Amino acid sequence: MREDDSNWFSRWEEELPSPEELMPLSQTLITPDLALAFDIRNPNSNSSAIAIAAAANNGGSPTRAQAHQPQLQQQQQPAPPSNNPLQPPSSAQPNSSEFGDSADLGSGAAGEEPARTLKRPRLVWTPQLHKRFVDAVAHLGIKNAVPKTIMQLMSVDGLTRENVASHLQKYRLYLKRMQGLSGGSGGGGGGAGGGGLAASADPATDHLFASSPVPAHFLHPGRPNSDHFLPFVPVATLQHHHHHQQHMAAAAAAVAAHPQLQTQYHRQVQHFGSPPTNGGGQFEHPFLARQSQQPVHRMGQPVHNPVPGYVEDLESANATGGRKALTLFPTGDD
DNA sequence: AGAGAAATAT
DNA sequence: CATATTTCTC
Repeated sequence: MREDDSNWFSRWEEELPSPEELMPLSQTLITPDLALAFDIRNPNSNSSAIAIAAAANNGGSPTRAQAHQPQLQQQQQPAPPSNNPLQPPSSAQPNSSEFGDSADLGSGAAGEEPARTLKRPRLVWTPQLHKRFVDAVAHLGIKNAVPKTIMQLMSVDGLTRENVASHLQKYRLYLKRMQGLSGGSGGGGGGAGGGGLAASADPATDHLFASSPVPAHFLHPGRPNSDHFLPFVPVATLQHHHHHQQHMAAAAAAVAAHPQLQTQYHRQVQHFGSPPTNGGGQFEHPFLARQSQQPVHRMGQPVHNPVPGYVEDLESANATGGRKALTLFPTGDD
C-alpha cells in the first residue's frame, strides 16, 4: 500500500479542482477573527467569506420549482452596512491559507455557552466536504473506513461521528450501486467508469458523490485494480436555463453555523473550517481565540454574524515549500 | 463503545 | 422529494 500512499498524495491535488468548486467563490480573506487578533482593519472588510448554505424548504410556497436546492451564499459582515458585494473569484489559485478557526458546535467555548443541548443544524455535505470524506476513506481503506476514523482523519471541525456515519452509509450504498451497474454484467470492466453518469439511480444523490472521484478500488475491494476513472466530472443535471447565483454553495466545506431557532423556515448554517492542519496531525491553534458566539437575536432579524465563520480551501495542497498537507495519517493498514 | 442499518424529521 | 439527522440494534 505504499504505492497508494504516494499515489494519493499526488492525487490529492488533482482531485481538488472541480468545476463546481471553481464556480463558487472560494476567496479567502482575512477572517474577522484574525483581523481582530491582529487588529487589522481591512477596508474591504468583507473578509468573512462566509458561505452560508441555507436550505430553504418551501413548505407551502406557491412557487413550485423543480426540486431545486436553493442554497444561498451570503456574506455578512459584522461591520457596518457598507457591505462589499462579492468579489469574483478571479484568482483560481488555491488558497493555502490554513487558519484554524474554532468551530462552535453550538456551544461557544469562548465564554458563552448558551446551550450545549441545542440541536445541531443540518449539515450540508458540499462536494468539497464529501471529497474530503472520500479522500479520508480512500486513504484509510475500506477496512479502516469507519466513521470514527474517517471523522478524525477529516479533522473537520463540527463534524461528528454521526454525520460521517450517516454519510458513509450513503456513500457505501452509492458505491454498491455503482458496482451493480458497472461491472455487474459481463465484465465490461470500467464501463461505468469514466462517465459513470450513464446510469444513475439517484441523480441527486449520485450527483454529490459524482463530484468526487472514487479513489479507486473502492468498488471492488480485494482487487487492486487500478482502474483510473477519468477525472471527467459529469456536470449532469445542469439543466437550468436561468443563471442563478446559487448552485452548489460549496465554497468551502462548511459554513458558520449558528443556533438559529427557526421553526420551519430553516436556514441552517453550518460552520466548519478546520483545515487539515499541518504538521503533525490535528492540533488546536494556540492562537485565534474563539470569540464566536454572538448573542442570540430574535428570529426574524437578519443576524449578522460576527462569527468568524469563513471558509477556506479545504486542502492545502502542495507547496513545494514545505508544508505537508494531510500527512502522517495512520493509514493503519495492518 | 462503536459501527451498521433503518426510521424519522426537515 | 431528497437529504440529513436521529434511533435502534448487532
